[in-house]
This record gives sequence, structure tokens and C-alpha cells, in this order.
Amino acid sequence: MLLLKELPTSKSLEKFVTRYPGTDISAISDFVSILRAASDISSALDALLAQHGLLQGRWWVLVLLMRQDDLTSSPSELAEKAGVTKATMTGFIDGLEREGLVSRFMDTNDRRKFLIRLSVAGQQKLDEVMPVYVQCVTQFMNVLGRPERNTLITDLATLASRVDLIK
Amino acid sequence: MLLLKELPTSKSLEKFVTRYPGTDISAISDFVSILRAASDISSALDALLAQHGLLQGRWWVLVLLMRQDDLTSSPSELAEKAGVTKATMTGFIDGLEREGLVSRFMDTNDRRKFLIRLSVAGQQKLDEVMPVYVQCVTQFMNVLGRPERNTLITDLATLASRVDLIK
DNA sequence: TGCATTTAGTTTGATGCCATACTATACTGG
DNA sequence: CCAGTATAGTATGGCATCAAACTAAATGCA
Repeated sequence: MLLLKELPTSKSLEKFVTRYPGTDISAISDFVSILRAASDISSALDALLAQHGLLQGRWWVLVLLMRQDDLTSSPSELAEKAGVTKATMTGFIDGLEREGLVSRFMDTNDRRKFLIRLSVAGQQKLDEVMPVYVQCVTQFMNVLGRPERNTLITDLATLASRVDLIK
Repeated sequence: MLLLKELPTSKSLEKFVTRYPGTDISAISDFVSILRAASDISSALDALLAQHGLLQGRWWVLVLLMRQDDLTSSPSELAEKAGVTKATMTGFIDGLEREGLVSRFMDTNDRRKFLIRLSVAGQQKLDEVMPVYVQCVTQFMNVLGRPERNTLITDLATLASRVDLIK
């Protein structure tokens, strides 16, 4: 995602409304602000995870596997839950397997399938990173008071539920 | 950015707080909600731009060039304003130039530099996409009432200003 | 049973994105 | 003027990401 750090000058805004009359500048500005804030937050998470040799994609895979009773899932299921394509998930699993954090097993019932299991090293990695993650995220979210936070989450979810309007 | 569509089951949450005691579950949950909403919104924008053969990176470059009086800027300046590295900007410009939406010129004063100028086709592309973009974004932002919107933007900016806490 | 369809996963090729390293040019202090 | 440093831009290599094509296996229907 892109930051667009530079805000438009009032002069360029003038030019803009001349060329595209009737534009609701505040809507555009608010929209860009949201994208930028989100990008900043996501980048910060990237940086935190990078300190532990992780990236967001791989991190969420570890988290998803941890949730499973037997620490096991399939690429398709993981892709579905993580909201990426199967092709992307193949890449994540390749990387995690190379680093020994997960293992691939054949599924004896369905020979098209693989089972992906969190390894001991993967669990250790989670135990190393998760406390830091939890602490940082908690501190971060506490920047806002509880009522502000609740309102923010609710309104943002309301907005996101209508992304169909952008089409 | 990654979606993480699946919310944890209460059972897996139980397991989580057992393994990582004292975790403020609501902070984590709120954090993930924000990332997910942002990802949804950004993806929607991707889809809108894709209908016009554009991607976010290239789109913002066109927007930045449009703001310039002479429709011209340099790769470094664009990278700075867009919040990406110079290497990334090289890629954007390569793509835009290949499609004829911008042109590279030598800077006669400083032979290290290039000047990037929005082409006529680039301006036409903006004129094609911008009205759609403006209309969609305006409708989208109007999902929230003005006071809710203002609060959302303010609180999100407040939060994003403290990303230093995630480190 | 047998062929068509669906599903699981990978591969390929494109773009985006960064860090790092490299080249060429400009600047600066002696 | 020259050596050292800084700056502009590109190249390289790695990961993320998708769509589309592909392979293999399972399923469904006649």
C-alpha cells in the first residue's frame, strides 16, 4: 500500500476543482488519510516482525496454525482464512518450511492434499514473538481511550462493509 | 497487506490466554480489525483502478504529476512524496512510460537527473478515471455522517501518530 | 464403469515493494 | 584542481501478490 505523504497545496487543489468541478475535496482527503494511516500501521507491524525474521504473511500463517487443535491445516484452508490465493499461500509455506517453522505431510485420505503442521521451532518462534507483539499492540491501542477505540472500530467496520460502493 | 478473515474461536482464544497469560484480547482483536478494514478498502481501490488498467502505485504518481504546475517532477521527488523508495519509483515510472502515460527527459542542468512529465495520454487517463474515483470515494465516505467521519479521521490519525509504540 | 467436472496444489509470469549495491555526476574543502 | 563525499538514478535479488494455466486426484452423473 502506498503512503502519499505529500498533501496537496491549496493552489493545486484549486486547479483540481477547476478541472473536476463539484468534487467533494474533504471526502477525497479523508479517504487518503485513512489509507495513509493504515499503511503506517501496517509498516510498523512489518518492522516489528522483521526484527524476528518474519513477515506479515508468514506470521499470520503461524498464528492460524496455532489456533488449530492439532496445529495442522491444509494450504487451501489457510489461504481461505488468511484471505490470500492458494498460489500466495504456496509461497508462504515454502518459506516457512525452508526455515523449519512448519512441515508438509501427505494426506493419506486425499492424495491431492497436504497437511501443514506447526513445528516445534514454529511454536518456539511464536513463543518468542507473541509476547512482544501482544505488549506492543496493547500499548498502541491504549493510545485511545476505551470509548474512542470502540467508536473507531465500529465506524471503520461500518465503512469497510460498504467497499462495494468503490467499483 | 493480509486480511486474516477468520476470527478466532472462543476455544482457541482460551488456549491463547493460557499460553500467553495477561493478554488484552480486545487490543489484539481491535488491532486486527483495523488492519483488515484497511486491507479491504485498499483492495477495493485496487479493483476500481484495475478497471482502467491502473494500479495504486502508478495512480498516485499520475496524481502527483497532475499537481505540478508544469506537470513535471523528478523520480526522487516523486518517491519522497509517494512514500516509496527510489528503486520502487523507478519501477512505477518504467511501467507508466511503457504505457505512454509519462515521459522521461534529461535534465540539462544536472545530468544525473531525469524529468518525468505527464503526457497527453496520461492527462487523458486522469480525466477518464478521476471523475469515477471522485464519485465512488465520495459516496463511500458518505456512508458515515460528518461527525462520525471527523471523529474517525482524527482518532485514526492519533493512533497512527504513535506507531513508534510498535517496535 | 466412464467421462465430465470439481478440487488441491503448484507453476509461471506479471507487478509491487524493499534493502543493498552499483554507476555516474555533482559538490566541497583544502 | 583534486580527493572525498553526497546525490540521482538504476540494477539485483528477495519476498508478496495475483491471475491464469497446468497436473493430479477425487467426485458426480449417466
